[in-house]
Amino acid sequence: MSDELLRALDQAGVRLTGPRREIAALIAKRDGHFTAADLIADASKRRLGVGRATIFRLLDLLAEQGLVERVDLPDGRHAYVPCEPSHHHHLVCVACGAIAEVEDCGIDAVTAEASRRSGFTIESHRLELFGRCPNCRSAN
Amino acid sequence: MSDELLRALDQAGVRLTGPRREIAALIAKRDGHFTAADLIADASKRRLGVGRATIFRLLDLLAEQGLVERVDLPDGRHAYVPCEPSHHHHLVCVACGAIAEVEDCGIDAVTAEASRRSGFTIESHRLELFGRCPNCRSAN
DNA sequence: AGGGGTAGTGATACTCAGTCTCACTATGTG
DNA sequence: CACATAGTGAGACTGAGTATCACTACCCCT
Repeated sequence: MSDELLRALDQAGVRLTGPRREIAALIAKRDGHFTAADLIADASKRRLGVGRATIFRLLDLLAEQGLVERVDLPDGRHAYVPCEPSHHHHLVCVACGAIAEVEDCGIDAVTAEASRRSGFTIESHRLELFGRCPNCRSAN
Repeated sequence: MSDELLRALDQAGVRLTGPRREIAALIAKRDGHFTAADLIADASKRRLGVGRATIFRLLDLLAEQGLVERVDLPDGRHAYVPCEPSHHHHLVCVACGAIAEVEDCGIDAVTAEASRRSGFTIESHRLELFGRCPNCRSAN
């Protein structure tokens, strides 16, 4: 499960070090979104000797490769989501934190319309959807 | 120009204090997005004796009333945008920081489609568009 | 108009995420 | 296997935002 991350890192031409393997394993073990603080807590709980800085550095690296994406939660906190490197958007379950990815589904029409109305040239966008996953919906 | 903000605060049932008037004036004077730090700098530059905490408190209050909205810039920083309380989205010029608002323009179809595919119930969403405003586009 | 309950305030200390620095370590290439 | 150098951990630092608390001034009530 963490193999994917490691393979991608290898291809990106960076070294496959011990700490990186361990952090990748921690990420793979989580499902849904997580914060940098979560990983730091995990790491210290297991007495892996990895430093805070290393975790932030790896997250940056993964984000650069598109293997992980930063999401801004509605409360303003920053979280990360492991994901495919293709363009897509995230659905975040506000109850349990589960994540689903949706491929581009008609957003281009929206950006084109916005561009037409405003005169802006649109270079990028960010769409985040918040709601309840099927489990949490039925549980409630 | 800051009258609007003040009127809305009055209606929200909070006191119209001196510091609030001054901060509202600072916000009205800015165009485009600004950060809390910008306001703090403005305030100290003019020797208004308003404290940092008061500025954050007012921004929270305005955000609650929908008079100002938090935007997450692509670089992860937080900014605020003065805006109408109705639902809409923002276009942010990455060159000069100008802001345009666009009313809902077909995004509902996108969320409906995402919901159908994922099984999530969608409660809210956030769409931010980044690009270049007409001025910056032609200047470049 | 004036008094008083209370929302609001400024100063300051604090927390917490994220960055920077630097001496040290370990990777993988040659 | 040696070595250049990417990567690392510790800890200092920064900057955004929050908490606390004694004090102030708004505005409601009469």
